[in-house]
Amino acid sequence: MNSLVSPSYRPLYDQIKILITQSLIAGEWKPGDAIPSEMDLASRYKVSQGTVRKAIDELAAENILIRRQGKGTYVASHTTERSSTRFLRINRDDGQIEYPTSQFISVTREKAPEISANLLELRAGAGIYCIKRLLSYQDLPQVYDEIHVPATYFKGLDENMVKSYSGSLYSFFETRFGIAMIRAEEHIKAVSASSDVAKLLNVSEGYPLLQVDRVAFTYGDRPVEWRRGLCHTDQFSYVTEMS
Amino acid sequence: MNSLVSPSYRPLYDQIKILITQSLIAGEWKPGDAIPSEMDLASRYKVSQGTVRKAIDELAAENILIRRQGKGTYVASHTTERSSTRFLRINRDDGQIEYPTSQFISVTREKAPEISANLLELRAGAGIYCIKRLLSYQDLPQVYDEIHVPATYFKGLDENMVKSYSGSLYSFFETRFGIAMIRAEEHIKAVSASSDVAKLLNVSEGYPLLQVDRVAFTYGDRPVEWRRGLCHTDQFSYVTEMS
DNA sequence: GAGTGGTCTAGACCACCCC
DNA sequence: GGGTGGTCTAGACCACTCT
Repeated sequence: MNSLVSPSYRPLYDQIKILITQSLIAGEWKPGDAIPSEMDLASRYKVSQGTVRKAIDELAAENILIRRQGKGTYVASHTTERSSTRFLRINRDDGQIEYPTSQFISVTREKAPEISANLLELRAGAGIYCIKRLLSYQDLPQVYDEIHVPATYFKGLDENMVKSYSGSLYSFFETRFGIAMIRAEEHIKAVSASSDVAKLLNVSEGYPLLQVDRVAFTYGDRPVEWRRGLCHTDQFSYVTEMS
Repeated sequence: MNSLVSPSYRPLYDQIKILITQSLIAGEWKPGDAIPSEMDLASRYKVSQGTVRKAIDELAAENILIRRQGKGTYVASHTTERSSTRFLRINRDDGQIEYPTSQFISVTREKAPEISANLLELRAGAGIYCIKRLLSYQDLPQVYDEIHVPATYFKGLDENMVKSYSGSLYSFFETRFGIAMIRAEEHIKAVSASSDVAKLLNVSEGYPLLQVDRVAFTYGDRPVEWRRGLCHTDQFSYVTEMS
């Protein structure tokens, strides 16, 4: 996480973490793959198994790797059932678990507006793709999303690609562009529905909505997605835990 | 966390975790105290230092214990500078860091309404204390909180006690009632300001506010506080991270 | 210098998965 | 049965804090 600070002393397992992360960045092991066994990595890096173990433990705690006893250690993927909901914090109040369906409104190429350019660390006016979509639960639209990704990392993205893919957006990014989201920061506000969004979500203009701004990061803490979600929260809540 | 499931096999370090937690529940070590050294605990529990270490590692990851190299391991406390802001997720948009001041409106004894009784696992109509307060940043009120705690655990709580204490509410609970908050779950919605709250927050009636419902837990995952916060989020955001 | 937590190693054995 | 991760141990040494 703090690869910028350079402590006077860096433990071995931390260096191993960096080496593993570099292999992930380089695509040596892709999401869903098994990485080599602890023993293999130990001899590769010329350290003891315990040291590799500690490095993997930390990466597993960050949800970058997934350990499965008796099988091996895998690169986390949004393609799996368990992970597909990892970043979805909107839940029904009645406790029922339900997956939303998405309906894409448009996919366009744009110049990055200031807000997303800054957060994605792009120069002003850099090319982005803008995805607009609606998430519905039981055919009732509840979330309107506007998603910005740098054009350079998502060359060739278009409406047909997105629409023909079944699965979560992050699983799509992973499969088609090799970009795995591993972490995100969200800033949440309450806002009034604009007339456009009110129509899409079937509420009256000015209705209070949850505005969820997200920046998502891939390996090496590189920001690669900005999005703004507007959520109708009458029967849904944004759920989070802290300790 | 999952003390309810009983796996066929329970590792030693997990049993040590439970023993340590029991000492925390029993008050053998209080928030701010140093617990015995790893070596001492190892001989007390008749296990190796490495096993105690793993147990403490996990409790430290849950922010229940705090390790300080060269000094010892301490029980986490909301009384310290670092921890006082642990559960405060509202931040200024301009990035400036500022601590809110609180103004108490009332402290009353009530019968628990259904919503908090259920979440605090109390019988309907059980006694609670209800604290109403306003959080201000630079003298501008931004959050209105209504806080419910079971009367049985907070015997004798009254307005004067609360008002005369300087420090965060959780540090007050810790110091005066020996109850340490270690974890919380929040459910967030966007709502319209009622006329009462609108006056307190100096916004117009119907203005969109962030409604943050929280249940906080003490050792052993016992729920001991329910609160509802209503936040004016024009210049503030609720910030969270996920991975 | 003494005491604490932090790292690293090596080896034994256990639980789990799959062939 | 063989391979994987998971636990537990014992010991050496390092980094940090305080006296």
